[in-house]
Amino acid sequence: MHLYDTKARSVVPIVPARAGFLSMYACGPTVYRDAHVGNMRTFLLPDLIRRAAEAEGLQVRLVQNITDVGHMADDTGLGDGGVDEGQGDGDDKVLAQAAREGRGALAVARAYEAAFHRDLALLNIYPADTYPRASESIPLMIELITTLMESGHAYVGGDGSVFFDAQSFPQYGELSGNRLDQLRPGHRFDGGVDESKRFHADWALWKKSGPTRTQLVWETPWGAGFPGWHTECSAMSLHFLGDTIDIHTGGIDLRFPHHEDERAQSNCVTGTEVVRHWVHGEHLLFEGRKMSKSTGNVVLVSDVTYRGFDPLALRLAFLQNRYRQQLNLSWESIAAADSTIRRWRERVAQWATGASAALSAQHLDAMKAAFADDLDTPRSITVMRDLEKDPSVADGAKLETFLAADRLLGLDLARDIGKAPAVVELTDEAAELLEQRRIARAEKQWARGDELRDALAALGFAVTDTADGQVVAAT
RNA sequence: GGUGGAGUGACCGAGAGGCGAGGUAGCGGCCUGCAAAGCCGCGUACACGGGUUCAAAUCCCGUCUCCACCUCCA
Repeated sequence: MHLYDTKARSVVPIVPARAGFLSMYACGPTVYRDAHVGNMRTFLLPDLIRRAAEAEGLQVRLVQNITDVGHMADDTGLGDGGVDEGQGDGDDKVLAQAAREGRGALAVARAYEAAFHRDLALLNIYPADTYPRASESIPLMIELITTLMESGHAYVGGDGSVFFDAQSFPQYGELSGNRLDQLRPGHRFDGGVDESKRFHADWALWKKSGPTRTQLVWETPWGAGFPGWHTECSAMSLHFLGDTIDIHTGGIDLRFPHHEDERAQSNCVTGTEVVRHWVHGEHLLFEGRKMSKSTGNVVLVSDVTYRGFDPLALRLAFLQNRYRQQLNLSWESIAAADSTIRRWRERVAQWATGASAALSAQHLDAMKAAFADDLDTPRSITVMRDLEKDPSVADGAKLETFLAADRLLGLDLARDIGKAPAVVELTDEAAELLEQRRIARAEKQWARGDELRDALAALGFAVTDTADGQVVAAT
């Protein structure tokens, strides 16, 4: 398998450190709201890598964190609850949402975490092996920070928070291409370099909390406080996967500063290059624009199902684009994917009724090769479309090939096999209209039949005519 | 100012010197009483200006535009 390695800036072969095993850490959600379809695209990335790796016989161990504390809406280190400010609790995303919802922070976090797992399941994304929560990994973080303090990579700043000394890690910037001397100090807030830091690019490993913060606070050797966002990923990834991690995934926006900082922390703690390959997924646009609350185009998985689309249509729409290219999603492209996936399931079910045959190794090999080639999923879809139409391949062979390919694609293509036509619960009124229509059609009273079809449609029943008579579906 | 990416037909998108990807929508046809579904067919596209070449969407030079990151973001 080959993947695009962000630090190497090229497609590189993926050779696990331990033969036969692939260890992977995926940056997970901050559980303060429902995940939108853009998040889902990012969460699909480790799933695709896992499937490609398993197709090559590797055993995969995936850890994905749940951020339920420490992810600040304002991560500058300003206004985050310095001891004398008496405010700042609202800056933590989870706490801010808890305040809006009027309930406890952990209750909010657990609710959105559960929603996250539901959304993953809807997209056929395999669960990770472990989902460590930041709030339950505080001792790991304290240990990590202690080590960094002892080795001189961290210091207590003017406000009592603990900062990482960016300049103590000479390789800082290799991942993102941002060099320390090119970073704009106080970029977001005019002149807003936090004076409690020694250097503007230093970041908080641990933040001292103010007196008003009553939730998500822990005692430490440096006083009461809460972890910085980057701290958790280093602590949890090192704890659960060890000093060598084959692949670390995340959205492209995390490349800097989150992953740059995480790399600095982890490498300074271990003295080695912990993550062997960083893999980042591009963002998607929705109808040409970045998804954002202000644009009003944030789309959730539930919005997709609400419109009657199969959530796996979303997965197919993602697969039709390369993971590291911006994808312009639209209702039209979701609809297109939805019709393809439905047709494929119908075909698969139909092929399953015929004579069996060995799968087409040629097509399956092409599929696997596409996945192994830096997750060239668009090409893999093309292979499937070609196979679908290839008159030289027997239906039974198409069936077997589609089923085998679906282990990579995850589109639930076997869903309709052997499925009886959906039984629709007719109301008495609808049953009566249907019977009248049957009689009208038998008597070739077409106008009357069309009227009845319209009447049934108004009741929510779609009637189509087949050689075997009327077929009803609920709409 | 630094960094990374992209411009292909109505829309989404592969491809990467000659041989019109594919899908969706649309249109025409077959089928159907009419629809629906399905099938067959149609659409001559590669940001712009130069250049190289027998041949450029693809290579070279230049220009323009868009998107993302540079301490909120998946």
